[in-house]
Amino acid sequence: MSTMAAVQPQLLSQINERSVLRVLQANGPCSRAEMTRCMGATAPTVSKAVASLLRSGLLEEFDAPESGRGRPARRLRLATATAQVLGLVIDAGMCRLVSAGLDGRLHTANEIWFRTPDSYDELLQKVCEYVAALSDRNGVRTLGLGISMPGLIDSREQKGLLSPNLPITDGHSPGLDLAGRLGLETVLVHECHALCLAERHFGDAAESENFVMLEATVGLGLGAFSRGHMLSGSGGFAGEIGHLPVVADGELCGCGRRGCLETVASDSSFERLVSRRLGYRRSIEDIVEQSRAGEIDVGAELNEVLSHLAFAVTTAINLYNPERLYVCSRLFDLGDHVLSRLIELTETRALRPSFNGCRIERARGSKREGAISVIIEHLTDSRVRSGDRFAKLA
Amino acid sequence: MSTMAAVQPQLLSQINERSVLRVLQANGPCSRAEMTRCMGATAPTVSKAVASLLRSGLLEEFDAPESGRGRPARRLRLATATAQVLGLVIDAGMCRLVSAGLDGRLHTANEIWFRTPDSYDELLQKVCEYVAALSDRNGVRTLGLGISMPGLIDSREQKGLLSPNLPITDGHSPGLDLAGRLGLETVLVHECHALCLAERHFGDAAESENFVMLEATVGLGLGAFSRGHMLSGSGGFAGEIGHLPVVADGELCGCGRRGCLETVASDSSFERLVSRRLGYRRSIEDIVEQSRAGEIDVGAELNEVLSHLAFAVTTAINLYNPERLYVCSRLFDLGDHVLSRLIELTETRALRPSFNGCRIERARGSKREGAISVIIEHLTDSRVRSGDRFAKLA
DNA sequence: TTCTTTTCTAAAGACCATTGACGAAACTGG
DNA sequence: CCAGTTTCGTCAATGGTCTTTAGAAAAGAA
Repeated sequence: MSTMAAVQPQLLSQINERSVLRVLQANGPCSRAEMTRCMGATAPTVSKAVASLLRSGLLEEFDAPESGRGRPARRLRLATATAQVLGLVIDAGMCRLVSAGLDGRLHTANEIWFRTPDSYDELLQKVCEYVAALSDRNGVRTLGLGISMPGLIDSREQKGLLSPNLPITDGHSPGLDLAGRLGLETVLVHECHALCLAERHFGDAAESENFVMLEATVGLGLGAFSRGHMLSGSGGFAGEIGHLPVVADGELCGCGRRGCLETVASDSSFERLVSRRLGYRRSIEDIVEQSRAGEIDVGAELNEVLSHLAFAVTTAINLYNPERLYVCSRLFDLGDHVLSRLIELTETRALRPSFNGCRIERARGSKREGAISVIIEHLTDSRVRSGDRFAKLA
Repeated sequence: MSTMAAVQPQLLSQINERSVLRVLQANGPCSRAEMTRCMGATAPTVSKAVASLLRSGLLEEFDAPESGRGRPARRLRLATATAQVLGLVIDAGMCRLVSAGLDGRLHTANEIWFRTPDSYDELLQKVCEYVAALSDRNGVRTLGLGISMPGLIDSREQKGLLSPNLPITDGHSPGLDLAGRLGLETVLVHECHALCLAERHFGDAAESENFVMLEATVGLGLGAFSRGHMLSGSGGFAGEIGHLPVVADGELCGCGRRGCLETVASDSSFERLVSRRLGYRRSIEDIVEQSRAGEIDVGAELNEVLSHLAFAVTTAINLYNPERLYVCSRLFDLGDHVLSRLIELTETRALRPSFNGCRIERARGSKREGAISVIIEHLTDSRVRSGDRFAKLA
């Protein structure tokens, strides 16, 4: 018999604490009284929840001389002076580690870049070293570490499965390993899911409960947010749109198959197409620069990639029916017409009501912000132990 | 300022009541003591929750002479002798109305079939008439009505938007209209979503929290269940896989575009292909019969449809990463090899880890069961007012 | 100075779940 | 046949949570 978490009265306190955090995340700093009006709960309830959060260090009080009429409010905010979280972005080539306040604001001055080591052990060691460096600020507690990683990630075991561009993590669980070594709450997610959460925290997706992030950079992946949760699927592989087979006998993909969507609808594919025509290898940055300077014309290649990308967007819109869809790609650096062209192409493909209900925009978040968002989201939500689980078979 | 539902102590009672219902749905009838063991809550808590549910008529006690050792348990079950729900399936051609106990078991003897009327008003009238007939059993309360309908459905306004085969409902809200006329709790859902829920209630998907139903009959649609909820998207159009554009200049689709996936990967498309070759129109039933009798060979057409269907299955697996995927199609009536062939074709297309984590099976549920499941699900979940909503912007 | 307004805390009442104890009903065994 | 045992369900008491109501603190306005 699978036991069910017994519903205990303290569940209410937990929910209230989470509500306080959510309000602060959504609206920024405020006083207890504003919180009361905003949350619907009564003042004493808010005070208790706030007190508990202050004790655990997630909140802090600060003085903001405000010219009100009556007794001045003591304002509250997500801990920034007394606590921090860390975000780690593992990528092919470079890794980045950054700290941030619990409000998600990055301490960009503290950002550490380092070359991705050649072995997994070395990676762990480097990260531990840098984490120690960033954690060593007196009076500041480090509460957790969020990790963004490319490739396939088994979210249940927090394990990297397959990452053509970053093979050193295959079969390893950097989340668990680092949690063990560092003694920190650690969460590992796919970089698309991280980007998606970044958009929620930092972009204006905050209001939208239903949105999708489509990342078309090196590969092509997707993160979907629905009803207040990331859609992960049973193993954490949800959103792997990049490996839909769309071109018969197409290019070889990192997954071992041919003709995957990401071989024709990504920045890499654009790079490859242009490089092939020009006869030598160029980076997307170079291409953008030369194109903007009018030195080369990449219209044909752009059209080809955009048309496949529009299929990806269409798939996302038809299958997830989001309110907003963010696209992350360097192609937009080519000019504003790229996004409008993509929207035009999508309009002719997508199901009309779904298309009409969806705003397509360029993504604003970064992976660093995503990694930070992930751990903040985790810390916030883990305050509610088991709001929504139920018994299974006896 | 958008107000938030204040968290009140009675939320706990509501959660416990829902838990009781869930346990009964998952495990079948049991006594209070078994429930106590199964739920994790204590005996008095269970007793109170059960008492409340008995009062509201969702549960009933029954005597089952059981040879235990001590005091015999009074066993509980979801009300079947004292309450019922109704399920309405609106379809092109025929409609069906059936009653069922709250355990979901259909009263097949009471099933009513009727020709789909030619006007919306007539439809409403007929349904009211038949509902009255089915509700007129003394001692039995009718608690709700679930409706399954094809086409595009705006779940927020419970409105039918576009249904090529059933235009009379376009722009109308049969859910709201019938709720008003009948005074019943009413829920309207897309037939795919209904089928998906049917699989959860009646099939062995009960254990799986993450599964997808792919319906490839007249059209091609999909319902996804994730984390205990149907995935609906912002407008309720999630899962419209059938209108992905896959064939350039293909057949005209009901949505007005050409080359939609459902024009090549559905029972209808198979019918059309075979009919076209044979030179006259045949129904899928006829084709199946003649093929099984060895009178015609439909291997070529089957291969073509299956290959497109495999793309649909691949899309579902890659994007939703379900534990199970159910396919609903008449093609399987052609023989057992059809499913295995579909699985083979999918294996060469889908992302390997996602494919390995997913069992592909033939759907067992029916739309009637789906309509019933929908209303039961609604009645169960509506016992918890607002477990998981939080404040937005002030 | 005195009143008003606003903020935050404290005390009292209502609700819920848990613990522990008790009666009820059936079977076991002398 | 009757006491003992086992299991089931309910009752009363306790602790925790939220809400309502009342009160103290702080600053501006008259």
